[in-house]
Order: sequence, then C-alpha cells, then structure tokens
Amino acid sequence: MSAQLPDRKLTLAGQAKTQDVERTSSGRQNILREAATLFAAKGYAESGLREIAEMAGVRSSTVYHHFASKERIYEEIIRIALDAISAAVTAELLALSADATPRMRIEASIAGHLRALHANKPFTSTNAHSRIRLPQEVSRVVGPIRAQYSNFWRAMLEEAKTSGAFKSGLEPKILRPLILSTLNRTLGWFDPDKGSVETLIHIIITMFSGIWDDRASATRERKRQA
Amino acid sequence: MSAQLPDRKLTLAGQAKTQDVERTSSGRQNILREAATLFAAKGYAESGLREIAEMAGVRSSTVYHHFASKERIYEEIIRIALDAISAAVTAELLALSADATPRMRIEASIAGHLRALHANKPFTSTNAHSRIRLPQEVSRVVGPIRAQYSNFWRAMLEEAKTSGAFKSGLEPKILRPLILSTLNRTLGWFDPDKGSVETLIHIIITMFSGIWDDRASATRERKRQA
DNA sequence: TAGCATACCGAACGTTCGTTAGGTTTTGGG
DNA sequence: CCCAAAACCTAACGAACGTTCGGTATGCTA
Repeated sequence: MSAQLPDRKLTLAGQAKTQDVERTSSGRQNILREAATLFAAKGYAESGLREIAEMAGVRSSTVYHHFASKERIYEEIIRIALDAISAAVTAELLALSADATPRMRIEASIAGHLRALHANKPFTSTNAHSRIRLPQEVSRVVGPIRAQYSNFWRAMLEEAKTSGAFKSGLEPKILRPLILSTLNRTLGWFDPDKGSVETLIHIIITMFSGIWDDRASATRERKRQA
Repeated sequence: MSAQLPDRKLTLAGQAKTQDVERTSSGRQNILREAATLFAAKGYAESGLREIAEMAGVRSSTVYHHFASKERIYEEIIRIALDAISAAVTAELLALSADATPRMRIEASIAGHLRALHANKPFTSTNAHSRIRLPQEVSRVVGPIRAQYSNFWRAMLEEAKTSGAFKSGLEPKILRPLILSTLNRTLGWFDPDKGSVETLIHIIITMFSGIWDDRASATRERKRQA
C-alpha cells in the first residue's frame, strides 16, 4: 500500500471551484498575481494594500470587491501554491509503474515538487517565505492543507524506511523537513534563466543520493536520466 | 593555498568593539536579544517597536537611547549572527591539520556553521529569515559582510572542485547556495530539545555525502556515467 | 431599452506605526 | 555626599496602514 494524496483535492481547478464559484475575472486574477509577486519579493507585512492595488492597476478600494481582506489574498495565494505542488507530485507518482521502489517514488516526488515550485514561483515563494507565524485566521485555513501534504511525505518516507532504503540513523521525522525545506529553499537562489529546472532536479537528487543504503539489496535499481 | 576568512573580523567581540565603543549595558543587550527573538518568530515588519520594548521591560522611547532606529537594531542582529558564524567556522578550520583534504575542510565548515546557527538561534534565525529584500540602509552595511562569507565558501568549493572532489555536474555556483540554504533552513525545523546538534551535523554530512566523487583515489578529472 | 449586478472610484475612518521632545529617576566616580 | 551622565519616562507627532462608504461607469440579460 503506497502513500497517496487524496483524490479529491488533486488539482488547483478542482480546489478553487468548490470555494470560488467561478470568479475568474481577469481583475481578480491580476490582483492575485501581483500580490503574490509583491509578497514573494518583500514579504507580507512589507507589502501595502495600496501598493498591491497600484501594481494591478486599480485603487485600493477596488481590491475589496474581490477579496474580503488582505489576509484572504494571502490565504488564497498559499492555497494555490499548495494545490499546485500537490497536483504536480500526484501526477508524477501516477506516471510511475506499479512496482516502483520507494526510492523511485521519493525521487519522483522531489522532481514534481521542484517543477511545481518553479512553475508557479510568485505563489510558491509566498508560501515558502510564510513559514514563520501566519496570521491566525490564515493558518486555520491553510494549516490542514499543509498538514495533508506533510502527512503524504511522512507516509512515503515511512514506507521507504520500513523497506530498509535509508542509511541507519536517518529517520523520516528528520528527513521530511530536511528534504522539503531544501527543496523549498531553491526558490531563494535558483535562477531558471541560468540553468534548467531539470538540471536542478538532477543535482538535488544526486545530493540526496547520500541518504540511501546501497548495500547489496535483492533488487538493484539502475536508473539514469539525462 | 586554502580559502580562509580574513583574520581581522574573526570574532564577534572584535567586530563589536570596533563599532560599539564598549556600550555593553545590560539594557542594550536585553533589547537586542528580545528584538532578535521577536524578529525570528514573527518577522521584522510584524514586530512593533512597542512590542520589542515591552519584551525588554522598557518603553519604546527608551529603545532610542540605545539605538538610532529600528533598522539599526535589525542590522546589528544580523551582523552579530554573521560574525558568530564566521568565528565558529574559522575556529573549526584552524583545528584541522595542515594536510586536511578539501572534503574534510568543507565538512568541518558545515559543522561549525551548524553549531553557530543553533547556539545563537534568535540572531541567526533573524538573519536567515531576512533573505528577502532588506531595507536599503541595512543591506548596505550587511551586504559586504555576507559577501565576504559567501566568497570564503566560493573559494573553498572551487578548490575542492579543482581537486576533483565533486561528482561531475556539481558546480560551486550551484553547490554553495544549495549547501548554505540547507544549513540555514535547519533553524526552521530542527528542535535541539529532541536531538542534539551533533546528531544533526552527522545527518547533514551523511546527506551531503552524495556530492563527493568517491571512485578509487587521488587524481582524476573527466568521467562518464552510463 | 430598461434593469441590474459587476467593476471601479474618491474620500475618509480609526488605528498603529516609527520617531521625537522634554522632563524625571537612577547611578557611579571624585 | 554631590552631581553629571546615563537610563528611563510620558506624551505626542505625522505618516501609513487596512478598511469602509457612497457613488459612478460598464456591460450583460430580458
């Protein structure tokens, strides 16, 4: 039995529909994107509502026709980021054959996570920078979504450990935050203009190759990728 | 010739003395520590000056008898963090024998960096969280100090690469931010109450063992992987 | 073409922010 | 014991904050 993300909240579209009742006006999307860009660059508190509005080409009062508050914008940005990551990782896992090893599953998840991060940079950066104490109302909504994704990784790493994939001393409790924050942090320094995301993925996976216990096991996987 | 941090700015005390003219009053230190704790927990903009003052047991106006502005507090916290890290890494390298390999030097630096991070958590956390756009005046002062530390790592990794220590495809340009942000991010998830820093160091170094080119022995340059 | 929701605006609100001015207490060396 | 310097206070400043309100333009539907 493999760890899997729940089917229902797989896609960003599916998630948005239940909450959002088809409000896909370009003004709204525009505000959302500009807000995400600002939050990612300067932080939440440092980005004023008038500044967000100006970037989106409207007045600050107009923002309140689309969002109930600044915090709701924040919350929606983070939700979008988390949904995008979940969807990408799920897609990656579904593309794997049924007899994939724990290592293959983890490495596929790493690849999906990294691709989603850098394909939705303003949103995912806002999410990554928001690790320190969210506004209470925001974390009430966002917390469970994060927990769900965390639990998926926890389960996947636990399976890998049970199958003896890791070197001794490497516990999922440590490995999970270590892996996830390493991936998320790439948003802060990796520039897609200077090297492809695929190269980044290869490097990260190479680095993490230090965690695996390679000592002569029954099924030896030889996988190479360009 | 090995990469070394400049001798002058080795220690935290030495650095503070040149700038601070012996203002080591307990009130000042207290404000500094409480500010660092707040910045680390909530972020710079989210931490009000009145809140900082309250934590330190004084009124907000009193803060201005010790610091010229909120930004200067921030700046000094980051400087303290960077000095502490530099000092720890330098000490670690000095304890190495003269014929230490590049790998030994890098792993010693990783250990020193991690120890300094978690021994000065409020200060180093503030520094780590401050990667996104500092106030201009702050980055003008802090920028060069950061650059100096970055350059030290750049040089050390470059030496290692020249000696063929890394697997092919791993460039210092990528490895440096990857390593440093992985180390810094441990502040966000590692709890010293649940496991010793020495254990953390061991795990991190184990993980990074994936970057080294272990094949055979001494000199070697190009290589192919099937 | 009338009706109506949607998108947007200008102006203002109460609050909190960093900061300053001016006065009072605390403290340590001669 | 005195007195200046250091440490701290109360009170208030202007600016910026998130947010609200009442009104106007726009565009779809009937």
